[in-house]
Amino acid sequence: MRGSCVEWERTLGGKRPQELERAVRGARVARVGRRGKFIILDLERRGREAGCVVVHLRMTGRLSVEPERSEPGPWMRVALRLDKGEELRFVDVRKFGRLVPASRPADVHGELGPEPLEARFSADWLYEALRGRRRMLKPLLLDQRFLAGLGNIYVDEALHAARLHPLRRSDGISRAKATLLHAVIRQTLAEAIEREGSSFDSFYRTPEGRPGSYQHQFQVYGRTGRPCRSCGRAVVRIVVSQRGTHLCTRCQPRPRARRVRILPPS
DNA sequence: AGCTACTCCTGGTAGC
DNA sequence: TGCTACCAGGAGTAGC
Repeated sequence: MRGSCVEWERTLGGKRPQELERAVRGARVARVGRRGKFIILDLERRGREAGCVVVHLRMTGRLSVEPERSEPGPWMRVALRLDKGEELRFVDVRKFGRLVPASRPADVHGELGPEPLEARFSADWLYEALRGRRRMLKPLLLDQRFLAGLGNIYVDEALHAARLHPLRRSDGISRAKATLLHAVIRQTLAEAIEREGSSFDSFYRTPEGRPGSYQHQFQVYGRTGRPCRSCGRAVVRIVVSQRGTHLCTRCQPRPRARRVRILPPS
């Protein structure tokens, strides 16, 4: 790479433009990988490892390779100048995305849970991991340290498919339910990938600019007030740990309220 | 340990 | 029509 151009410094997640410049100038991208929601560009110089650039698109971020001379548009935050007059552009309307130079990916993303589509994520692992925590299912499944890669949409869809209420506590889940949840998480993600993601507004696009089509498969997400596709009852929206959460109260019955002993006045 | 509240941002939209 | 106020989202942080 020939260098970098930073239009919005906070995209660098605390690093300075000079650090990005030093990281990429004269380096080549040896491979492009992914861990959870992070995209990882491994860099090398003269055949030797030379750190990485870690990208998180958050909601509205996009990466694309464009001719350097083309119009970057108002939302370009960072560009990495490639050979042959091209550049890798990070475009992000809402400025939540990150593009960070680092020695190792973990310096940016920290500890992450298993990949849902890899073998380490097994039904047995999920059952034991759920039992080992005492958290509500929704925030637990959104926690990237627990499981890497699920976001708000796919947690709501997976919990509906597993007929589990988002407020259910993780340590009360039966082995059968954990096995079902494991299967539907994989199925939900695999199908969403197959359909190139969910595009419910103009921001979400593939790198080629096409919208995904998984939004047409939504069972509950964004369907507040509309009938559940399984049973017909109106989908409900609640807020759980600051996240909009969609569910069917018939298909996903509320957790049994724990019995509270009322103490007599002393 | 695990919860809530707050922050970062801006385009879209609901309500007037 | 044009204005304002609020909402959506992932993840980091602070406080309890």
